[in-house]
Amino acid sequence: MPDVIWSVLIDPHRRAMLDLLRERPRTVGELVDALRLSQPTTSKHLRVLRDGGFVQVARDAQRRVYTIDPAPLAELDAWLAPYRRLWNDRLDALGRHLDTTKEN
Amino acid sequence: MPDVIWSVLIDPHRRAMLDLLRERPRTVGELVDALRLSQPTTSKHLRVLRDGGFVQVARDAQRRVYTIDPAPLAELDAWLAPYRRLWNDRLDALGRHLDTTKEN
DNA sequence: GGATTATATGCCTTGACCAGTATATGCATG
DNA sequence: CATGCATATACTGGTCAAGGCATATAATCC
Repeated sequence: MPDVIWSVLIDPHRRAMLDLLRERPRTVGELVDALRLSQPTTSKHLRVLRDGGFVQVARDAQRRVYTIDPAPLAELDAWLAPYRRLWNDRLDALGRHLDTTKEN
Repeated sequence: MPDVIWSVLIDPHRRAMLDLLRERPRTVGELVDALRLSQPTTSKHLRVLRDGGFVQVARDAQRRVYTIDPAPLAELDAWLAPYRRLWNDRLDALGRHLDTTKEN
């Protein structure tokens, strides 16, 4: 699990960007408007997302259109996988308990 | 999605602690040995994990036994959920493609 | 109860990150 | 080709977190 995945995701603005890009690709200007950040700050966050492999860029004249790339998030999902049984076990036990008590 | 979840998980030592505590509960001393960290540093990381709700403590004489609490990780899993379809769609498409080509 | 073991906290320094301002780059259009 | 629009980078100041060392707290044992 590379540290860079976490260092990218720790920033709330970058997570907000991913939330927006999950819906559809957007230009830098759209993101600036949506996030109420300055344009340079937005561009810097996009740089971090790019370097981390979370987004890809396409040119459209002067505009740059950013698209989400889910690969690093899939890695995060894989990291989380072995923990998942910890709460699934609990829920299973709860479910069994409820099923059992319902029979009475 | 509270920021504290991310700020806890960004540190590699804390993630290593969670990996260890996923197997079984451990004392502070065991974690110090396993992580090759100083005892104060280890205690400080455990404080952060405690405050974030990632672990729980039980007293055993002078020892403190730490146990993992998966609740915040379940929250992380929930945050990840809407993104999951991004790579599932890709895999589904790949799967359909393979199924189709196999028929020829 | 004094020494020892196990753990927690305080203080300090260092390094990283974020946001703002200014500036640079690059495309487009009259 | 000069001007304007869209985006990227450089530089800077302020904030915060991590680790080291010293010390405090608390339980045990002789």
